[in-house]
Amino acid sequence: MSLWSRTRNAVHGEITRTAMELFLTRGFDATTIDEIAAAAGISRRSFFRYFGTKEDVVLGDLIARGEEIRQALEARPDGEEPWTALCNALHSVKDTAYDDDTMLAIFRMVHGTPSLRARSIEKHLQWQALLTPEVRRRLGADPADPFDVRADALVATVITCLDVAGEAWTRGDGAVSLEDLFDAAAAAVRPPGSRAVP
Amino acid sequence: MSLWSRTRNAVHGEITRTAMELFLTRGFDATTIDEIAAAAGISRRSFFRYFGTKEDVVLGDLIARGEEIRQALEARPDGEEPWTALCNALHSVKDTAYDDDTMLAIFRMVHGTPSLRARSIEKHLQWQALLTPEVRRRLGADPADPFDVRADALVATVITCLDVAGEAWTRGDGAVSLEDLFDAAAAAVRPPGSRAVP
DNA sequence: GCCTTATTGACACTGAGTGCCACCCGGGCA
DNA sequence: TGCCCGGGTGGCACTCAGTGTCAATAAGGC
Repeated sequence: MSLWSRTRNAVHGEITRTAMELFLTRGFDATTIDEIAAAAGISRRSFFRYFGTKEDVVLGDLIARGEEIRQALEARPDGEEPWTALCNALHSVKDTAYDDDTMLAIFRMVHGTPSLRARSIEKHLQWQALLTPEVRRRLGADPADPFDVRADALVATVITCLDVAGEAWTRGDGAVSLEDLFDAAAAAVRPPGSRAVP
Repeated sequence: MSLWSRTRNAVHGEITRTAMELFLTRGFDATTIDEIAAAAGISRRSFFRYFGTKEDVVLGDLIARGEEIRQALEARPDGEEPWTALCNALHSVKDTAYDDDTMLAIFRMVHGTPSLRARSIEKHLQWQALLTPEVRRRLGADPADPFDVRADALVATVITCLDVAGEAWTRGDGAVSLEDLFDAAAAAVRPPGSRAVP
């Protein structure tokens, strides 16, 4: 890793820390980019050289997380059913950057701020695009057939279950683990013992 | 209906027509609110008295559509399985305001414009909040239990299937009907013959 | 020490959205 | 007829996100 990218990462991290602290105390909408820039000791213009939007400070690493999930999915054995493989892939990825309480606060902020919520869902749509090809392959579907929606439906549903679990997690103050809630959501959609389309 | 609400509806419709024509020819982002206001013969300020955001011109009636779906769901027989009832409720609601070609263009615009896409998903989240209570009732779930995610998962998944179908519909230029694509997506998630959790 | 290159900060600008206030128009009232 | 009153309207100014431009500057190679 070059000096250039090291300093860039350092600045990136510094902005993230500073901004997240402001967000969690004052609220997301009540924090302007000028305030973040001032607190981080950079210019407003430089902020936008590190983050495309204000939302990206909070949701920036969701893209990277999507890539991790893709790799986890491809690592699942070929014999596994697509649905099971997807669930397992999602299980294998955890967020380690924050402790549980901070995580809860962030989730609440994301769910309570429309612009953040929307961006978060956009990122999830990007996950779908990332995961669908592998599921198509496992289903033996024609990669180019626009009318074979099976893979898209499976991927979108699994991610939706994760969303539902996340919302229930915040509603319940984190008393039940995100993993358990996800499993419950997945089980409700596709009852265990149900069989795939031949 | 009073004179007041009639004139208000007329202005509302006039703005919608004018704006949609601009959107579909120039593109959504390339059309400013000043241009819409000028073309509709009102002031920029008045535009915001009829629509909260630019996106609402395109997606405004999605809230009403959600209410229709809720009523359709409540009209389904009590004995019907929640999943089936949801699918049937969604089937019973159609958009009649535009012809198929215009509908396709609008879909494409929504899917191709990030801000529109995000808002559209937000509206779908509102649908979820609208439909979940009835599904909870049908499942015999405690309305206040934050950890019973079954209803949320079912509702969110059905709407996700509609989203997937919509995207496939635009990708395939509308060659296969939205209804059929929705059925295919729903079938992929919950294979026919699968049984609900007891 | 000089030249090249990339990062930065400053400034200006667009465009969405909001608050404020004066204006106008129609209805009610004396 | 003249006055008042209330709601819709337009105009203005403002905030804030996001983008383009350009000069200054600092770092690295020669």
